[in-house]
Amino acid sequence: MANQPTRERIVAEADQLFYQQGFEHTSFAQIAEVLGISRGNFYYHFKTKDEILHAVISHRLARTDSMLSHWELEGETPTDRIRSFIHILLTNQAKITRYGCPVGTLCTELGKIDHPARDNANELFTLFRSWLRRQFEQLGRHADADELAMHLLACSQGVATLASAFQDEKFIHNEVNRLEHWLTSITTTEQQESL
Amino acid sequence: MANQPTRERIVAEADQLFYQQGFEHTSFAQIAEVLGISRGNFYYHFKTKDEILHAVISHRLARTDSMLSHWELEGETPTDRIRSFIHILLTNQAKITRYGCPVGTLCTELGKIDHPARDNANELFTLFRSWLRRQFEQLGRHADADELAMHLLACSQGVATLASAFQDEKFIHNEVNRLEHWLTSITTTEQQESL
DNA sequence: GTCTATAGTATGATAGAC
DNA sequence: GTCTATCATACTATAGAC
Repeated sequence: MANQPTRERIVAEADQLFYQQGFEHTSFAQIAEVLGISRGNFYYHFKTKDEILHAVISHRLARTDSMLSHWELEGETPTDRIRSFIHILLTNQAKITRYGCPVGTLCTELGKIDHPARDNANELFTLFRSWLRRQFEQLGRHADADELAMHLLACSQGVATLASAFQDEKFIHNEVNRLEHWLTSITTTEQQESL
Repeated sequence: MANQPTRERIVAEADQLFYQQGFEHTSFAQIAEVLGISRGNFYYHFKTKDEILHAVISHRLARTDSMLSHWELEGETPTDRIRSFIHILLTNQAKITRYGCPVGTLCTELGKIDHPARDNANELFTLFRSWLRRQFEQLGRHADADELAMHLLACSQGVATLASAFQDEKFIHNEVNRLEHWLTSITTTEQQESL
């Protein structure tokens, strides 16, 4: 990262700190200190704090987009692909236990302070939502694909929130098992409506 | 509220503002302005901002405790009582859609800034968790009562987070229906394990 | 108990030298 | 592109008059 252009180093570091500490709690001074640059230099690359936030969100949107494309290529069936989504809870369990979900916590914070970038951040949710909806449609659940997508999103959000509050990684595993079982029951024709 | 002692008016107003805007984003000046008292007067009642936070959390703990006791008295069966919990999503749907869950958003914020009152706030979650666990035990689910309690807590958290992000009250209704159906499937002996 | 006045610090942001 | 000032503002918190 040391060889990257300063602008990208700022975005990368801000991305991390906004996740770990929240947007408002993270100051220019702190980002500058971590990167070893002066506060003044900062304003050459970004004129306001909101500009950095915007860059961070764009960065996350691009990363999420490519991750979803990757899952799309890798998973053979819609069920496999939805399972990829469920498994980020396991892949990122350590970070989630410490800091919660990067999408959910950012959207919640920006919503509370009524920040202009709120809608921008919500696009992250929409990206997952649309992708999941498409997978459920491919499973033949045309009528309730969006509802299923929202349900799965909500479950993973709740898991992240509680895992973080109780610092409990085992809870994540329990809930992932539940979700996988639920996914199987969705695929199977009988008892389709069991939650 | 105008006739209440100043200290209690401060706690009540801080409670609201911490919920609507977050703890860090809410300043003494703002609370004082809303109440029509001076900033100086403030420090007669509370020496630090953290003291107010502590008072607010205590206030919420007491209120939650009495709400749970009320549900305990009112609900005839454990299923009825668990349904009372699920229905706060409907009772508070307007506020939840605007500001999310008061418990979840506070715990998330305090966790991110590593605030000393974090554990204190988490007690709010524990209150619900223990109460729900007891209800599931009374349903005969001794082996997995705590797991069921955590699952239900997580679901409601996720619903609050997404309802707030997407400003979608209808989504709350969908998820409440799901949860009620799930609760019924828990009570019924067959298909107990369907999520 | 309530007020005014003020200290001290941190923040976001700017100006200008190099 | 990066730096060293510096500004203006907002905040938590204190001191002391009434």
